[in-house]
Amino acid sequence: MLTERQQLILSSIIDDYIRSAEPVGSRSISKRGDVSFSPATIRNEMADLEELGFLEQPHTSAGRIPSIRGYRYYVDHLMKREAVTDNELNAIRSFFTGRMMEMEQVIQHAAMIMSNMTNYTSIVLGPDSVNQALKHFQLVPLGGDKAVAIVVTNTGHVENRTVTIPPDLEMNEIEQAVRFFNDKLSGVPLTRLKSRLFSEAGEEMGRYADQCEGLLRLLDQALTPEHDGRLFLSGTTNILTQPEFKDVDKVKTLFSLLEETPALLRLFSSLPQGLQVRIGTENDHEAIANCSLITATYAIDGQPLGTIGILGPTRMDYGRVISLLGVFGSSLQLLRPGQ
Amino acid sequence: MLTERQQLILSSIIDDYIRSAEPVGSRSISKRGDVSFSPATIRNEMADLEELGFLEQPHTSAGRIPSIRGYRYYVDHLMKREAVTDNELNAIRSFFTGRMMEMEQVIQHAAMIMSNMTNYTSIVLGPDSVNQALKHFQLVPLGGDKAVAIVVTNTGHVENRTVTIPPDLEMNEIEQAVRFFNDKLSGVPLTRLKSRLFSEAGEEMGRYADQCEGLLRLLDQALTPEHDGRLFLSGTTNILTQPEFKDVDKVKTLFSLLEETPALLRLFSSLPQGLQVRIGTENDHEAIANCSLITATYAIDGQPLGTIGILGPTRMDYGRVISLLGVFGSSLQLLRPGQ
DNA sequence: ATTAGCACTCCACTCCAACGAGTGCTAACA
DNA sequence: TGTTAGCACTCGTTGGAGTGGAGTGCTAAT
Repeated sequence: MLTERQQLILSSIIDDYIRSAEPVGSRSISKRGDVSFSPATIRNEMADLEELGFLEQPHTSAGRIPSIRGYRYYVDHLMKREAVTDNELNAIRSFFTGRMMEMEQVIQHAAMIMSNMTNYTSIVLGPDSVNQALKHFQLVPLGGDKAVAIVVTNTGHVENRTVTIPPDLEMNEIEQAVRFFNDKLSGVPLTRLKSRLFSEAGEEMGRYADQCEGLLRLLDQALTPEHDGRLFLSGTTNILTQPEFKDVDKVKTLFSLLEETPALLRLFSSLPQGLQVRIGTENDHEAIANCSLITATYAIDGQPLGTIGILGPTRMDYGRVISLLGVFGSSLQLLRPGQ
Repeated sequence: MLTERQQLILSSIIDDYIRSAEPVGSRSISKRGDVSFSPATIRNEMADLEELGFLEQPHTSAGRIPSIRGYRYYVDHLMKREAVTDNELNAIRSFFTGRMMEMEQVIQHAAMIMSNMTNYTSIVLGPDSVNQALKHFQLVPLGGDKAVAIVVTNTGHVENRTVTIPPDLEMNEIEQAVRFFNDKLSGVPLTRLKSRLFSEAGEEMGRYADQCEGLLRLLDQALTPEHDGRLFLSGTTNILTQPEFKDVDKVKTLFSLLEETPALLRLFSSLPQGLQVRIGTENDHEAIANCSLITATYAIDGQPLGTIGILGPTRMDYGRVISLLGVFGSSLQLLRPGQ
């Protein structure tokens, strides 16, 4: 579709623009070592590329900047993955060779490394409950009618919440139920837990039907996931160094989005496995219409666990970020909690 | 020290400045209903107030703005606490009359309400471990040499972390130790836990000295607090609406601070009980030299538990924020988890 | 097909004058 | 003696004119 020369010129323009954040003119391209044509020739090609929708002109007599479509073509066909230096590689790996850490901490660290290395904002989505199974369940009475319900998963993740104990329940009934619960439901995926609970309970405890109701309500309450503490942000201030955010209003709309957990979760939902690049308006959220989001899912022991995303301006260094995310994904696989 | 008239004028200037964020001139003060002097007279007083250090002039021929000292005097002597409307009161209270929530959520909600109502940024510090006691301790094996250690406190707070089990320990030894641990140390304040552990253990288990070592190391590991997930921010974007932050660089230094948990914790450490107003450079951190931080400690059942802080520009609405924090503190006392 | 040359466009920057808000001072006044 | 009117002065802000420069599109020459 594009001639070799057009590809070369497009790629040069985008590379330049990523570095400088300023419209790229024909002269500066021609001065590069890898393009040996005169500015005039390049101008002709640039006009063609603009007609094809790969470039844009902020105004007559300015240079060209890439359009969304231009970035897309660049990412799909032209971009060179930037080599990751040994230093960076070691920095990433060192976090995983150290002592075992709590899952949430690993994730938080992951977010931090990535934002530091890229100078963009990183957003990490923790383990999805879909892929976790029950390891252990427990109720710790607090006194009064309150208790803490604790759910430990096979990945070492711990969920806890405070529940109210129905007044008509005896302590030993509860203990018995918890024991039963652990016996029968250990190893069941979290998502199936509730339905399995009701079916098993109906079978086994049918005879005490009326007493069970309060108990079931209690367990139901304990298993309803309360919060999604699965989202970690890091390096949000990095984005402020980008020239496209020298205007406070733009910062505000972006940060409002970052503060709104549900909106972020929606952004991350329905992402495919593996690496995904969403450029500008390809993200269906107005606030990041001039941002790009690069996401990668990560896995432990082949089980998909979460998603890590790097958010930067559309003019972000795709090659570098994609390479780093690649290393990162493979490093996380080294980690095997609970084994 | 200040004459009645000087107080009236100072207070008018500060009120005006808080509203407008612009230097206040003599004419605009004189036009207010409550000051019945001519601009000239007011100018004289303003000159005096400037000499005394309560006002500043950005440049000749601009109006006056309050100095740190001026704000301090205002807060200590002049400010009127703004009445909290019934609507606001209800909004605050409604959060506590609802169903019992997990502690962390209550705190997060608290932060959100306060930032919404004030349009400033709120920072909430969760329960301090100093004032919590052990309710229940448990180890849940994950398979391999890993286990999750769970500590439940009397306030319903749950701490958990992944630990490595020393290879020379038998399962039943551990179970026994945990039982012993719960028997002897339940009710002991978290801060004393470690020393009590070692003294009790030395006494009781002296005879198995060598086996105990691995076990003690395990418990020690489990009790070392790993993360401080006690800090919640809300409404960080609110500060962007303030005209003093129209410059991105200022936003950046402030947000860098907000992103750095340890620095924030330092800011909050060594705060006295009750309400505290820190104006501008009274906070010993450069990044908030032109911000004010109003903090209040809150308590449950008379036990001091945490701190809530409102961060805004020095030109913040002290009267309103202080009133709201007052209501807030007393509302939280209604809450009684674990009773 | 490529390139040199040239006229043209448009932004960014600087300079400057006009403006206005506010001050300090002085003299008049109650 | 305290208060106020008047006035000259200061200084930041605003808007318009002028200028330089980067970059383009077109044309004609190679």
